[in-house]
Amino acid sequence: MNTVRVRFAPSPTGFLHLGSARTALFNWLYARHAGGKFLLRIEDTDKVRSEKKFLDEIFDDLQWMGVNWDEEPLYQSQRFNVYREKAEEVLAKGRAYKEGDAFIFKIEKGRTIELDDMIHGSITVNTDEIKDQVMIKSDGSPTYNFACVIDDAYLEVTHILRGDDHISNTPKQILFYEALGLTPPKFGHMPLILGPDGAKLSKRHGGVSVEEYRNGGFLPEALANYLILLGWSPGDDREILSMDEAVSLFDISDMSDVQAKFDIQKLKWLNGEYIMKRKTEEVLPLIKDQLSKAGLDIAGLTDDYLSRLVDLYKIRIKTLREFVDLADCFITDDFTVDEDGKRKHLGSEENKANLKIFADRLEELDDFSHEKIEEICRDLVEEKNLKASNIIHPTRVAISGKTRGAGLFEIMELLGKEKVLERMRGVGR
RNA sequence: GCCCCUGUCGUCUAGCUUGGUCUAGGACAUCGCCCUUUCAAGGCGGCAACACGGGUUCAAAUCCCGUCGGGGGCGCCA
Repeated sequence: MNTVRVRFAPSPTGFLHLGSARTALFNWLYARHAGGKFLLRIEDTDKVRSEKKFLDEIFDDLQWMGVNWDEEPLYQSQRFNVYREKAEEVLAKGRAYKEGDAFIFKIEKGRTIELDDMIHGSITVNTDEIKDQVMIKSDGSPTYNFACVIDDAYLEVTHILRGDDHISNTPKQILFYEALGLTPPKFGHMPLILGPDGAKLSKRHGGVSVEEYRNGGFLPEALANYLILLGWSPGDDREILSMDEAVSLFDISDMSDVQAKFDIQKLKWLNGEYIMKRKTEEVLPLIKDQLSKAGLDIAGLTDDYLSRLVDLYKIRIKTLREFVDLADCFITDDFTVDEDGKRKHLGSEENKANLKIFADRLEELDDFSHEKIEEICRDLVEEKNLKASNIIHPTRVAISGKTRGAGLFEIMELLGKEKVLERMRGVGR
């Protein structure tokens, strides 16, 4: 009977913003928790600014995050005649007037509109604060508030969860419901996400679209988890939650009524946790994607080789993109080099000499396994009365260009004898 | 300017509804130690908050008022 029906109503005039993604996520959680329906409505009344490519990407991003919808999306651009009919209806009731071709709704002064917000509790507004509202513009298109009410009623939406920036729209919409003889749904206004500096989250804070995070090597479950955590918590100390867990634990009364700042550090931490947990074979295609995006040629490399590489590095990266910076030495000879590290570990003749001796000994080695390599290294250290780090650091920089990364002997084994010796010997030249 | 929402560690938050169990808990970040060939991971520990001022009360982070601060809105944008 009283099935919960919620909707997400994007406007295809730009990429999916993180804030919108969060709105979608919470609506979706609300619907799924209640066993209700999650609907999509496309607010494409602005025919000039709406673009197909934005719409396609919004659909794609939602699905990527695991947000699926139940019925065919409703397109406002196809319902102009309905809006007009309704406007005529309001006009006939004497609740509106015309100004040129525009239909304008009369706001009755001196009334107090009270709404019982699911997140904020009671909010009251005096209608003296509200100006008469355009329903249909001179060009025949409906205004946002008018179309919104008609469509939410048409879709039988029971709960509207949207951003705080809509609070001032709500009393206007309630008046429209009233004039149309409709019962308003329940409203819940959730606080907006702010940038780290407390201002509205915008481009200058880095990424603001889901797309940017996708491309930047974030996992959908990490982004969704983070966004859900921004403004909601299950009440206990759990932070890493699967979508399924979030669905079962979600309760709108646990939602915060305070604006929250976006913290990329915590997102990265979560992302790292999820990358670590993912199976190697799941991460592999994503890594391949990142490598080719970075312009690295992986055509000559086997999946087995790349899998072993992923195994070595997936526990130490926060984003998939970081993999490229850390492991390029396995893909190309033209890898990036940490110049400071190089100076530090390969600056002295002594270290270069040690490196050469190590290389000579490795030359003899047929079984180029990390165990054997380490054995040779340890023996050498003992024999020459050196510290292991005197050999290890110079070698690491010589063959990988980095001062950090996976265990040296494992790096050497995977890279193979030929490459290792070539790079070790290349240092002196 | 007017209206609305809002104020617990640097950040996200638990606690606030039903005042005492809060010398305020967790997480990220940060710092230190352990582990260790580096970086991560892991373990241990440190730093760090109830915006301020008045009430109410035996007792307030929790209730009330004010101040200040932050955000949003005031479009024939959505």
